[in-house]
Amino acid sequence: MGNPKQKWTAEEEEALRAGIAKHGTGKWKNIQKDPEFNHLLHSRSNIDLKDKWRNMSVSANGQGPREKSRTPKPKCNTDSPAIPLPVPQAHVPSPPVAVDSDMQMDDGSRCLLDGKTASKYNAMIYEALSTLKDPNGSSTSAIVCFIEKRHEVPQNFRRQLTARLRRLVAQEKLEKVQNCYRLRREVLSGTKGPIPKPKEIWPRVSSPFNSYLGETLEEAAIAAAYKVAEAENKSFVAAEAVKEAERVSKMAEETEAFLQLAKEVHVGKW
DNA sequence: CTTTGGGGTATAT
DNA sequence: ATATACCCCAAAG
Repeated sequence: MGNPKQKWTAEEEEALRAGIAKHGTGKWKNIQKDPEFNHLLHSRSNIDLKDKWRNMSVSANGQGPREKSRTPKPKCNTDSPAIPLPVPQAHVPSPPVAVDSDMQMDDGSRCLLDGKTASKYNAMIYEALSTLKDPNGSSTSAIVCFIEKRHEVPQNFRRQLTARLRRLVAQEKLEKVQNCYRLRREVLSGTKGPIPKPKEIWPRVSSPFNSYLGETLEEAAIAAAYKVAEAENKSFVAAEAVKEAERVSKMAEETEAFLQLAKEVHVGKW
């Protein structure tokens, strides 16, 4: 009934993010009241902000639309962990703290995803897209499918993936057409060729693990190479200080992804 | 009262 | 179907 449902506009999302960056996550009321954003968020309540944040960034915690613990849907149960639970490595080691003492990451990126996890997912996305070179891009389902075949993936992965995809698209790293995503090629060549250090980045991988890695390894390398190129590219931009730390964060994220990839390549598989 | 974390549902694609 | 907006509830501050 009186809810035609109005999608959040980019302006609003931006305001929300800016607000979060400014006040921190959770200060919804504060953000909403901030004269700086009030003109855009006047129609939204703190709850709306919270929900919106949950829906957008969060897409990291629910299976389908959102975890439906309800309706257990017994269906024979019998948990036969042929495909064990996700539990992708334990990030955030049990020992509290240790690293990342600065809790200042409310930049609208993770918060719910550890940088590690996010990076990993990004890496997977790149891997998938690099491998399924779909001229027209791959659909979310295809990507999920692909990734599920190689990595153990949490049930809620789809959600996280779409969130990542969105961000990547927003950053213009991916192109989205309809429901498909494809890598965005940046013709960085041409014109001046400062070429940011194309030195060897890989410690030469000579592991016997190439058994099943083979292509994957190459693809991963390619994806990682992109990552590096983009990261360096980004650092130039960052050097000019576009304005946000978001870029920097992103860069860090990508760099991490690259490092992670390198690690995987090097060790084969943890 | 605000924050926070969920559940539930409606609606848009 | 899936993603997203929005509502509602209850606990903890």
